[in-house]
Amino acid sequence: MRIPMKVDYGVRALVDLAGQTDVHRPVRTADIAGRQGIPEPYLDQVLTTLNKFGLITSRRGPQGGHVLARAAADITLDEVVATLDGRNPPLECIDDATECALSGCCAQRDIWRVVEEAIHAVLTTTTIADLAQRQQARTAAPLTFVS
Amino acid sequence: MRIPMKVDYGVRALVDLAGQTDVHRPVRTADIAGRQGIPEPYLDQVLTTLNKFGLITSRRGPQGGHVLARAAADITLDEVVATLDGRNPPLECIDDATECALSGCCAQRDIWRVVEEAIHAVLTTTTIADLAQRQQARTAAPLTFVS
DNA sequence: GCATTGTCGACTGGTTAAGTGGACTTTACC
DNA sequence: GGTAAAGTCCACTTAACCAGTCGACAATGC
Repeated sequence: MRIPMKVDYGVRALVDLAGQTDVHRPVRTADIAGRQGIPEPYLDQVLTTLNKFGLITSRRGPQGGHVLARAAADITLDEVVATLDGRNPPLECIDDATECALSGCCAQRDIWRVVEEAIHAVLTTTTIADLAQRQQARTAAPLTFVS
Repeated sequence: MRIPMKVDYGVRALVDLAGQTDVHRPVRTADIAGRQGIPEPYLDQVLTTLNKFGLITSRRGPQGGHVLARAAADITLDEVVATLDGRNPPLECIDDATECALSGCCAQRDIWRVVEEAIHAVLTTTTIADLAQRQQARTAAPLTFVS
């Protein structure tokens, strides 16, 4: 029931990009990694995947880096999860009925599906722009919520 | 974002026990494994854990087996997950703020927490008895939902 | 052409899902 | 009562997967 690191890192990177003052100036992997506390070589892989699936566009060479491919408000968390976690259902049998011989008469399947949909509901209604906005509010007026 | 096999198997086993006509007659590991399509030696481990944490009581020897330790309506899915999956948060930083240096000003944390709570809500309101009941309805009037 | 930066693939260590074998406990049967 | 069989319990091993590292390669700009 864990969120894969890939996903956390990916979201963090996208929020970082969305929070940039000039959204069109490419940001280097190393900068994001430094700011967000992510192991750089690993973030590398994550960003490559995000580029391949069209969430960001990357340019090599000096002055290269990564840029959001679309408006931050157009990128939902659900899409990021799907891209980085390969649209894995929480359990095989949920999408693929042939996976489990008992699917036809299995009550669990319903429950896990309900759980999945609860997650889905949160993820589809949250965009990178939402997170970036929260983030900005957070850094402007820091720590008002901690016990 | 996957549900560990342990958890799925554990829930399945508990529902199996709850569905027994005589709830006090011990059920053997092999029987549950056979009915539910679970690798027997692995189910063995899972049941041992469930016994150790008081969700079932097990008896060795001939006529031995496993029995629900409490009423099925008293066992929530959440408890089963906590027992078998060791109360892992979906991400370290959610329970343990020291885990992440940026916790103080990190917007993701909120979202993952919302996701976690959505899951939690489903799991705490569902009991083994609920599932067993669904299951029974399912087997009585089979497959009305498949395309 | 050379430095800079992203891309790609191989490698390592830890965790999870299983399988294997043996110890221990209870029951039934003689 | 003693003994064999039926069960659970427990420790080790194997295979696959995930997180993270490293080094070679390719493209871009000066």
